[in-house]
Amino acid sequence: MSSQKKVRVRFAPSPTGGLHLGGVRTALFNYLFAKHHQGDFILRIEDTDQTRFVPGAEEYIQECLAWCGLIPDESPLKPGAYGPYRQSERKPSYRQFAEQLVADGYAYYAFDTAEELEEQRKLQPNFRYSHENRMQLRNSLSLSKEETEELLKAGVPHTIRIKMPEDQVVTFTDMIRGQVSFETKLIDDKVLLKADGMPTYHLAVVVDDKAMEITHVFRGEEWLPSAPVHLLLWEYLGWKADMPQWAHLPLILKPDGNGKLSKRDGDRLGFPVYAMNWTDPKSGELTKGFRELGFLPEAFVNMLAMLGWNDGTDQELFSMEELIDKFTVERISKSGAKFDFEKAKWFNHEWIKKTDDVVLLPQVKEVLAANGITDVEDSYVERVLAAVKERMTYVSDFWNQASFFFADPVQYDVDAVKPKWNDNKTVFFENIVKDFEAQQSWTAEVLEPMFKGKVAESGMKVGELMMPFRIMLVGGKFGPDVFVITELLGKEKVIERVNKALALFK
RNA sequence: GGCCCGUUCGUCUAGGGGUUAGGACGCAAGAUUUUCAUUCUUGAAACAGGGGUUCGAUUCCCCUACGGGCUACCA
Repeated sequence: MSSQKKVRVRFAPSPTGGLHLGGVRTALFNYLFAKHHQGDFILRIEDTDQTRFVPGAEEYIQECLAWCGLIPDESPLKPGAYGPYRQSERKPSYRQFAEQLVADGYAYYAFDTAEELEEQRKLQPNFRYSHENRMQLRNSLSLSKEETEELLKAGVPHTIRIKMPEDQVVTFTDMIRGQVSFETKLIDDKVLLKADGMPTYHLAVVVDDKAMEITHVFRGEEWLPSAPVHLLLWEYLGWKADMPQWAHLPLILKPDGNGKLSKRDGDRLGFPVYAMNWTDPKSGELTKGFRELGFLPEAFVNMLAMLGWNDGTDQELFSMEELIDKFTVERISKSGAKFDFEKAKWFNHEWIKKTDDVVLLPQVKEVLAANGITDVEDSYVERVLAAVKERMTYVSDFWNQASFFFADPVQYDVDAVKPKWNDNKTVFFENIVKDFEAQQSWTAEVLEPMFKGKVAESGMKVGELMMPFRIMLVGGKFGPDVFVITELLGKEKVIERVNKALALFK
């Protein structure tokens, strides 16, 4: 046990656009596992396919991770001893290993052009480049040694493909699924090195995971079918002893119907799929994110963690520290989970209630600023927040729940008051203004009995006057307790609003 | 089509050879709040089907069905 390696785990996103729920969750599970074992969490950028690389996406990914609190120990921004952390910058080493595989008889040069293969696929719908037909295709196995060298020397574009064995069974233990087996005869000869010299994912993961001394790999279930290729590569490269342990995470599915959750589903069903807003630099198209909608990162992370993991108890609210503390692979579920936006909203609501007003303050002030309110005291905002926070689902709800604390109502629900209005009410409110003016202490505890006492004196019922009073202060039938509002607004504002509204009602 | 993975309330899930199959979201009803929301209480709601194994399967095994993933010089 003393020879046990330090846990090193990586998240390897491809910078081809925004970071969706599945991506963040993969990062999260990697992070939780690493931190649970006091190991390293590494961010490696998987830009193997330069044609799909989107400018800005890498920076975006790092910002998303930072927002979620998933801080990498090593990354392009924070290099460690195993860099570089961008696949494109590691290009030279891939060819070397691919060539080594050819020399050792585990791979071969393939000179077939993309067009030729396209043609084959048209001819045979189930065409696979495999042991069944590789001798009929143009590669270093079917061609003579001399022919091959000739082509190579002439600089003819070529790929390097793995030579899958004809009759082997590859078996490995997935940390989540247990033993999984594949027959190599059913797997095609995957391209390892592309004609442009860049590796495919298959070669790149293996080479980089080895170079970066990765001990455990958490990735989406969509990678399970290619796991045997990776396993064979670890073996063929002579690194079998260093191979990481595998864990294939269940997928996050569409809430309706079936299939993997995609960016389109968010647009269609009206919820974000990305962690943060993402604007495609080519099309200028904006895809909304959870952050901008008003989600707390703690809620977002908590929600994602519960999609496919639980600690075996009824607890559902976890902080990052608790997640790290309690996370175990054994408790990751095997089946895919449909994403439920209603539950996501509930998590956010709970986290808003849970979070200290002081912590929420900066975000709340941002919401106010976005609505043109900048000149307010922190202490006042805090007191208002305390009054309305349990009514908020998103941080941005602060405005529609509390705008009347910062700006006079622009509209009054006159219809709710006018039909039942009479002179007695006018007199009551004219008098209450005077009483307010004379009022010394201004707290809800004092104001409520005072107001109700006056109502009793007038001979009317409390119910007749509460609603008009509320509408005078906030403009409509909503908001927290009337006397809490009265207290927070302050004497002057209350008198001003009552007078103003009275003119409208009588 | 082939291969691989999966299947407990509508959804996320707990459980596990004998249970009133538990919780949460959502839904419904009631209470509180002289508004709305919150909160509280209650309720409806599930072991895909068929074969085994067993005294006894929802739980273990097999088959089927269904769902999903992969089957690119994408990741």
